[in-house]
Amino acid sequence: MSKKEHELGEAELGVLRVLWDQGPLTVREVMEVLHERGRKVAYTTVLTFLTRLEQKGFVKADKGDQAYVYRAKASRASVTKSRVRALLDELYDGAAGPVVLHLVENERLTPGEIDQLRRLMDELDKK
Amino acid sequence: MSKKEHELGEAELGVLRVLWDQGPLTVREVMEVLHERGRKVAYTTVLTFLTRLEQKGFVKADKGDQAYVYRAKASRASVTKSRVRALLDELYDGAAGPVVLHLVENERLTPGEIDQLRRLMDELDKK
DNA sequence: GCCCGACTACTACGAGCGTCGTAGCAAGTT
DNA sequence: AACTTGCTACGACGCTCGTAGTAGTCGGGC
Repeated sequence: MSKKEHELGEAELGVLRVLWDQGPLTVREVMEVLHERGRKVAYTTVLTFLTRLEQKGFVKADKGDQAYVYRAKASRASVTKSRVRALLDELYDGAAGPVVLHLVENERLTPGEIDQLRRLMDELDKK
Repeated sequence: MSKKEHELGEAELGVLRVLWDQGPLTVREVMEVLHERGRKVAYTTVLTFLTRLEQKGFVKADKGDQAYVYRAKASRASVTKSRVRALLDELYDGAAGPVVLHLVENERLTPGEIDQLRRLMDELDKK
């Protein structure tokens, strides 16, 4: 009955992000990046995450020279999409308006982003 | 040592929403609303959620005539705020731009919302 | 041929969450 | 007083997540 669709834990996401940012890496390399980012996890923990991410279909592992090389399969955009959708459903039955307004009102946007936003809205008007 | 700030599970949120929408209710009433919404949970499950929500400080319980009456303490806006923030941090290190753009691009906004958005952006320009 | 240093596979464990069952209590019905 | 009907308190269970240890394997160096 109800369920899950959690799909991706927070720490798992952190690992996936490393692959998005730095491209295909080995377990050890991913661990090093995480350490640089202040996340001190054990080698085997990273391995576990990557393994789980592979089972869930978010990354792909290819046999490299010595170790497996992991590469992101799901894009940041697709994950964003499902995460945002989940949030809208959870809080507003799917309506996007309130969240957009909240964002523009409470979170800083750069002038460039504001520009882009305006352009997007002009396009929306055309339809 | 990681953290949590999860604070609120998905089903718990579903219960909190009932209180936001329908005002103060008893356990039984909350359960009935949930049933109407297609969520078939047992009475004791609802009780558990309400109890946990109270411990976490999201609702308040007052002794009513026969049963306790639960009332939301945290507002929808405040929960939205922390949820949105968590999402931004998880995916974009806190940057709001990408998500706003994604929303406007991929999720339908009503004309009224677009209008409001434009007005908001004009205000932003003033600063 | 044997040991060392990586790498992977398997197992584990505690906390949080979704879900209930059961037991105990208070008050109204016969 | 015994039953019935709600209500609340507690405990429990299976699952996911975050985190990691251990054991087993493979390619080099001596």
